[in-house]
Parts: sequence; C-alpha cells; structure tokens
Amino acid sequence: MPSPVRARRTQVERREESERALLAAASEVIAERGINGASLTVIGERAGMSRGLPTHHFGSKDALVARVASAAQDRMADVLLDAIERSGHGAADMSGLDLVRASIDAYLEQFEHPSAEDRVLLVTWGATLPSQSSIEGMLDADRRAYEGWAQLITRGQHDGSIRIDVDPAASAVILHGMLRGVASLLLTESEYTDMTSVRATVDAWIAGALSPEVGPERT
Amino acid sequence: MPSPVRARRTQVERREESERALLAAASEVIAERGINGASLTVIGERAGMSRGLPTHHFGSKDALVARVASAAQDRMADVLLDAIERSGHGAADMSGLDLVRASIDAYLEQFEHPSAEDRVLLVTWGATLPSQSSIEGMLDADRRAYEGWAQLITRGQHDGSIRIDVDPAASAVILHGMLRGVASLLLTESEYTDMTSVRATVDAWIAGALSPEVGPERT
Amino acid sequence: MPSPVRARRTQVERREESERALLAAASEVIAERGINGASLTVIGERAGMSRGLPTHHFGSKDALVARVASAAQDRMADVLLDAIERSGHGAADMSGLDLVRASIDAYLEQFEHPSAEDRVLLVTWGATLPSQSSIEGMLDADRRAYEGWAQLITRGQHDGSIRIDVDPAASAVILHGMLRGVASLLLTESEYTDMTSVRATVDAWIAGALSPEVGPERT
Amino acid sequence: MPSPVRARRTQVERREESERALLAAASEVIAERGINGASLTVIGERAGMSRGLPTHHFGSKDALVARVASAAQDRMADVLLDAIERSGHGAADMSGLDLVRASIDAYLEQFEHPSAEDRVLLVTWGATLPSQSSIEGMLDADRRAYEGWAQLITRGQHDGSIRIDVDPAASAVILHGMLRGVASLLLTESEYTDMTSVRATVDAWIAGALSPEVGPERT
DNA sequence: CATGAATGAGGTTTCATTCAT
DNA sequence: CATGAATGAAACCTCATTCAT
Repeated sequence: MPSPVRARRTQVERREESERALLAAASEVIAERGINGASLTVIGERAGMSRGLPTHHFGSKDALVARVASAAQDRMADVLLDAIERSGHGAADMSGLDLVRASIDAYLEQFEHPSAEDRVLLVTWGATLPSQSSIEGMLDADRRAYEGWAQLITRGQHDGSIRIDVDPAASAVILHGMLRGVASLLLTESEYTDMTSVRATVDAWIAGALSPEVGPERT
Repeated sequence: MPSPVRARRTQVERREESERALLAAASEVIAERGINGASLTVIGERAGMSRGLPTHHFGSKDALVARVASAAQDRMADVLLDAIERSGHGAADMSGLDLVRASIDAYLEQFEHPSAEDRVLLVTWGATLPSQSSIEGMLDADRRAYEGWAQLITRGQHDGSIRIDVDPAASAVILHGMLRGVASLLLTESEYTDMTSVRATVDAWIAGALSPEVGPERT
Repeated sequence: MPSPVRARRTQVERREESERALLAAASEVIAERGINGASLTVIGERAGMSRGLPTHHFGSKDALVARVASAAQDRMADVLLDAIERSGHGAADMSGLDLVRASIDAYLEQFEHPSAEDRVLLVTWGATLPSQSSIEGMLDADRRAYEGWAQLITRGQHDGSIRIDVDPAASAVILHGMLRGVASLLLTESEYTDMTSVRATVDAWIAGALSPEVGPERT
Repeated sequence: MPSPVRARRTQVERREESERALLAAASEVIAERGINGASLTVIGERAGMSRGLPTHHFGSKDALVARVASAAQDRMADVLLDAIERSGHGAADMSGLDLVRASIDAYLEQFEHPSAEDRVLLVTWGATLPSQSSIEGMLDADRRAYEGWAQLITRGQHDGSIRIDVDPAASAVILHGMLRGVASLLLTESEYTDMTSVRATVDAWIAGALSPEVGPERT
C-alpha cells in the first residue's frame, strides 16, 4: 500500500508511468495489426490516454517502434538468461552445448503462450524483410543475436561439448533462422501443432548435429 | 467482320499481358517497400502503365497482393520441382529423404541470388505475423506447404530412407520454419554469411536428423 | 452558349478548369489570411471542390504557393505592359524616364482597388522577410524585377531622358522598394490616404530625381 | 522577516529578467522563422528556460508577438532619437528637413548590419499584409509613425526648410513606405547592393523633393 | 515563480477507390 | 480496354494551451 503522504505522483513518476503504458499499448497494437496498421491514435487510446501522447513522448512513430522492438529484444534476452539460471546450475558450470540447448528450448517454450511482446519480436522482424525497409537498430540486434550463438558454439568446441568440425558462423545462422521460423509458425499455426513434440524434436536435431559423440557425415 | 488471322492481339491477350506486367511490377515494388509501402500508383507506373490500372484489373489492392503472394508461391513450387527433375533421376525413383534434401537445397540455392519474386515470398509471409493480419489464401498455402513436407517424410519412412521414430508433423514444422528463417536471414545479412557453408550445414543437419543409420538419441 | 454537342468536358478541360479555380481560390485565401493561415482544406472548399484536390494537382502546399506567387508576378508584369501600350505611344517610342514613370504609376494605380491577386503579390513578399523563409523562385523574381528597373534607367541615360550621374543599381533598389512599401501602406491604410495625391507626389519625386534638367545636388 | 539588503534578487527583478530573456529569444526566433514558424517551445529553449515559460509570462502567443513587435518599434524610435542627438546639434536646433534626412539615414544605416530586433520589425510588418491578419497594436503604431513624418514635414514647412506646396500626408506615406521597402530589400538582397550608394541616393531624392530651392515641376 | 506532462485541434500529405471520359 | 480526375478517410506530426506539480 503506497504511503498516503504521497497521494500525488511526481512529474518523473507520471512520465515513467505514461511511457510504460504507452510501450505496453504499442506492443499490443503492433502485435495485433503490424507496424503499419498500428496508428498512434489507437496506441494512445489503448494506453488510456490522448491521441497525441505517443508523439509527445517518443518524438515520432519510428522512434516508438524502435523502442518497442528493442524492449522486446531485451525482454527475450532476460527470459533466456532466467531460464538458464533456473536450469539448476549456474551458466558458468554449463557446457556450451547445454547452454545452446537450454536457450533454444526456453525460446520455444516462450512461444507456446506468446504475449504481445513476444509476438512483437517476430512482427518487427517480419517488417524488415522488404529491401528498403529499415527499423532503427534492428539489423544490429540481429547481428548481435547471431554472434551470440556463434560464441556459444565456439565455447562448446573449447569445452569439448561440440564437435570441432562444426562451422560456428553457419551453424549460428541456422540456429537463429530456425528459431525464428519455427516460432513464427507456432504463432500462426498454433492450433495445428503439438508444441511439446516440436520442442523435443528441435532439441534432438541440435544435439545430433552438434554433439561430438556420433555425428552425421558431412555431405 | 471476320478476324484477320490475328494480325493484332486479341483482347484476351492484351489483358493477360497487362496482368503479367502488373504482377511483375507489384512483386518488385512490394519486395522493395513492403505491402503497405507499395502504392497502386507506383505499381501502375512501374509497369509502364497508368495509375488506375491495378484497381481496374484486380479490383482492389488486397486482391492484387493475394495474387502476387500466390504467384510467388507457385513459382517457388515450380523451382523445387524443376530442381528435383534436374537432379538426375525422376522424382518417382528418389527416396523420401533425398526428395527432402534436394528440395531444401534448391530452396536455399534460390535465395543466394534472390529475385524480387523470391523476396516477395518472404515479405508477404512476414506480413502475416500480426495476429489480425490476413492475406487472402496465405494461411492455406502455408498449411499445404508444410503438409507436403510431412507427406515426404512419411514416404521416406515407408521406403526406409527416414527413421521410423521421427514425428512427421513436428519435423515438417521444423523444416518449414528453418527454411524460412534461414532464407530470411540470408536476405538481410547476405554479405555476412557464407552461403555455401550454410547450405552444406543445413543438409548435414537434416541428413543426421532423419536418416536411420545412426540417429541421435531422443532426449 | 457552348455547343450542345460537347456538353461533357474532356479530361484536359476538367484539369485546366480545376487548376484555374484552385489558383484563384488560393490567391483569395492567401490574400486574406496569409500563407500560413491559408490551409489546403479551406482553399479546396473555396474552389468549390474537395479537401484533397490542391495536393492532388500541385503536389504540395509549397508548390501551390510558388505557383500562386509567380502567377501574381506575371499578372502584374502584364498590367504594366498593358498600361504602357495604352499610354498612347508604343514602348519603343518612349524615353526611359517616361517608361519608368508610366510603369510606376500603373503599379500604384493597380493598388487603388487591389484584387486578391494584387494583394497576394505583397503578402508573399512579406513572407520572405524571415531569414530562413524561402518561397520557391521568389528571390529570383525579385532580382529580375529590380534589374528591369536598372535597365530602364540605363536606357534613359542613353536616350538623354535620365541624368548621367544617377547610379542605376541604387536607384533601382529605391524604386523597387518604394513601390512595394507604398503599395503595402495603401493596402493597410487605404481609408487614410488620398491615393491620387500619393501617385502624383511619387511621380514628382521620380521626375525630380532622375530628369536631367535641374537635379538636386548630391550630398 | 527583514529583507537582507537585497542579497538575492527580488521576485520582481527575476520576473523582469526572465521577460527580457524571453523577448530577446522571441525576437531572434521570429526573425529567423517568421511568426508562425516560431514555436513557444523553441522560444523558451532559446531563452535557456523551460517550454512553458513564454505562456506563463505573456499569457498567449499573440500577446508575446505583440510585445516583441512593439519592443522592436520602440527600439527603432530610440535609435533614431539617438542618431539625431549625436548629429551635433540638439533636435530643437535642426530644421525639419534635416530632421527628416537624419532620421531616414539613421534608419537605413541600421539595416546595413541588421540585428534580430531590426529584422523583426519588418517581419512583423510583413505579417500584417494579409487583409484579415492583425497583430495587436500594429496598425496604431504604423499610423503614429507616419503621422510623425507628416509632423516633421509640416514643421519644415514652417521653418522654411521644406517647400510649401508639398502635401505632408502624401509625402509621409511615401517616406514611410520607401523606408520599409528599401530596408526590406536590403534584408533579402544585402549581398547585391551597395549600401552606401543607396543611402546617398535616398538622401538626394528626399532633399531634391522637399527642399524649396529648386524643386521639380509638378506633373 | 517555474516546469513540463498532457490534451486535442488542426495542418499537410498519402492513398485506395470511384467514376467520368 | 484504359486513363486519370476527383474524393475523402486516415495517417503522422506540430503546437498553443491547460493544469498538476
């Protein structure tokens, strides 16, 4: 229960609360209608505020979208970290392969019941596919994400949990792409797919492809 | 008045030619700017024709987009069939696994130097990710595509080229998702990735995951 | 009475008529409310047409304003030429000084009962005074106008009607500035000024300053 | 509590200082961008203060603009008075004609290197040209200014320095208009004009037109 | 006295669509 | 069959103003 002495909020609190409400509303609306379909008017109203507030706070629609996108990325990164921490051992103790598998499983698990912010992650990415389209910072985030996979793989090769003859860059592209593609399918076809089976199968593929024990022959 | 042995093109031919030009132009513009960014005016002009022609021929923008999307899907299906036919043996002689591997490799090969129509395939797909967004017939096409993969896998299980304990539905989701995700990454990050290595690695993953010889243990 | 055979207008006629109506309406509204106060909505409605038509025809408000401004300039140039032609002799027969005097008198006469287009001439000019403001082609028109005065003065010096020791450039600046300043005052203070007397006095000043007979001493 | 000998500024002083800063900032911004282009936000920030301060102090934008305009007029009046005082003799000793000539020369000299406040004088005037536009007190100031010229001329006629047959009202209009028109031209075309020559020529015109010695014949 | 968060009217512009030619 | 003129809804954005702090 908040102290009754401060029934009124300070300016800073008002601003922060508004921004939070606007970002949440923007995530919702973008997840529903896409970036173009999400008008600032609707976002403002969804946040329970006025039409002009989104521009007032973020300066432009582009800036708001960029904020929404990066918030979604940050949130997913947190989800993955949390999942790894909750997986029993600290991240420091886990092998590279286990880190990869735990991360990917957590990612897919997240999309079994995706929130607006989860969906926004894929919606904003889908909007970058036209060649001229560009969302502020999107490409960079992409590159960081897949360099993260490459580093995990390299780490796994050092600790012996991942085969030496794996190409970290190529495998990172495939992991990253597979995650997104599968998550997107889950989004649009959720009623047609058995999530648990998909997650198990993805895990098996990755284990088979990366673990050194008995790998597939390279073609 | 008797028709003079088709000295000039018939109405039907002219209409078809206009439609072809409009579809090609629409593919280009959508690939560049996305569906929303592609205005009918620009599409008409890009086709070397008038502003009002797209509406005149297709009735509405939605209808035109649907036509563009399904044309892109049809074309990709043709590419895959061609690739399989060119792969030496007829499709009837190939094992289920080989069909899967050949199809996937052809798909990725196509995206090494993607045309506007290739890109439009992914752009229209990316536009379906918002929950309310719907492009006419897109969901159906999606479902057909991934049921195709499932059938190929089942066929492979019958002819012994694919392990029995593989879940065709789940694997189909993963194959389909991986293809799209990887192709999309190639689109936006083409200069950062070694295509040949990616294709080889994808093939190795699939072979390892599906071939019966020495599969990974299921977790 | 228009021929009943062509009750319907051609596309070209429609466009031209619309443009004329829009330019006239824009002149009116700009004369009344200034450039900023003249919204495209009001201009469209004043022309008896839709809100969006001004943009449709001219592409942007800036382009429309530029058209309005240059139309006003052209019209005033025509008025001056007409006045000179009507002044009895052809322009070729008149001395430089007489041309200057006739032009200036016609200009001021025009502002005794200014039309919207006359007023627009000064309104658009007034809008160029802020240092960053710029209306397409306005500065050029300005320069052409005052170079015209300078040429007339030089011509007068050659034909003996204007004193040799007059500096054409400086006098052109003064003539041009005086015209505008006086016309502007007439616009805002019309009820307080005796136009006829002002015109006569201006003419006397100019005659006295430029005619060679008995000039004022230079200070 | 006794005031500690003004260790800190009084409220009144702070308010006056803020207002001065705001007026200076407003003059700058209006001189640059015009009245419409000058937003209260920018003016507040240019003054090194907050966004809301202009409204807080002046109540409305219109009121602020009126203050800026009248401040600019007052300042120019001071400049002219100073110039006359510095011209050697007191104003009381000078003839009407000399007062006119000195005032006008000082005005034009001021516009050789115009400050923001000088420019704002013409910018606000230019904004009064649309027929419906009205800046509080602008018309009155205008009338006062040109009645001032008329009085000077009448005084000159009494002291014999100005010809009797000059119409004071008409001449006042011309003087006032010429000043503004020429000053405005200097503003936009400063690099194309030889200021010194313009000032000398203006002075010669006026001397010739008003001085009784050998006037031009009236037409 | 001063700040700046919030509002909402109004501006320009884009664009799918209708319809006359 | 084809053109493009015209409409008007809706988008983003700017900004004066109000009001809580």
